[in-house]
Amino acid sequence: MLKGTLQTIILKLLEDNNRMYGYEITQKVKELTTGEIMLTEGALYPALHKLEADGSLETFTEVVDGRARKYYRLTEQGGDEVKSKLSEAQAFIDQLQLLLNLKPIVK
Amino acid sequence: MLKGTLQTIILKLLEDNNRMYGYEITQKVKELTTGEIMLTEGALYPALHKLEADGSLETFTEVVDGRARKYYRLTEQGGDEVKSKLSEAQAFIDQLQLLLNLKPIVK
DNA sequence: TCTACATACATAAGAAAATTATGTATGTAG
DNA sequence: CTACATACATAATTTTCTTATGTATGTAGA
Repeated sequence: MLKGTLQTIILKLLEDNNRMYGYEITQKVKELTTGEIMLTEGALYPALHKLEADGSLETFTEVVDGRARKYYRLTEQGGDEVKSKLSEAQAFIDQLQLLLNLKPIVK
Repeated sequence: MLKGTLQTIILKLLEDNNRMYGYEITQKVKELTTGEIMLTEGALYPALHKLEADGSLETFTEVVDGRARKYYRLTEQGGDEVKSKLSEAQAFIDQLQLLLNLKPIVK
């Protein structure tokens, strides 16, 4: 029901960190959630590609220690996108909390 | 990413309300979330059928004002299922909040 | 040296879940 | 008699995620 959660997480991390590469994102999420949320590559990379195709992210490649890293950075449009996705996610989470914490209805 | 949210909402409502029928569930969710979450029939009915097939819900039909209502009620297994789904959802929401509320990292 | 594991990217096949579009049928209000 | 609300249901499509692969390099240990 909460669509685009992965995209929202990616955008938020890039808002806070300026530039990150895919593998780094998986490790950061794993670290921040103490292993409770593990991003799979099969979900992450297509999501990154889509965000780039949509114009929210831009990329540049650097070779570090002989391995290529594809860095992602927010575009200006991406900056707007984060704000809108974050408030959307918050609104949904708030409503969900409301529904799931319901007290029994006493008749 | 949060799979089974709709099922969790349904199960929680039935835990609080003992018995409900499909249309009633859509109206209750709409009312509680002031229209922010609207369940579509195409999602709701298949979800109810699946929960029944899984043994979490049982049904009985009543005719009210000439219209048939198919009521759903939690089974004992469904009662266990609610608890487990609720704590799973809460854990996920907590981690998501953590990720989405991150402060910028000052370097 | 060879093996295992971590780093780093990517795609394809399939499953799961939702949206959108229909369809049936009855009651009520104008 | 028309429109809208009530009440259920399914089919087609789309979206999103999981699982399974595949390539390639660096590092640590046996």
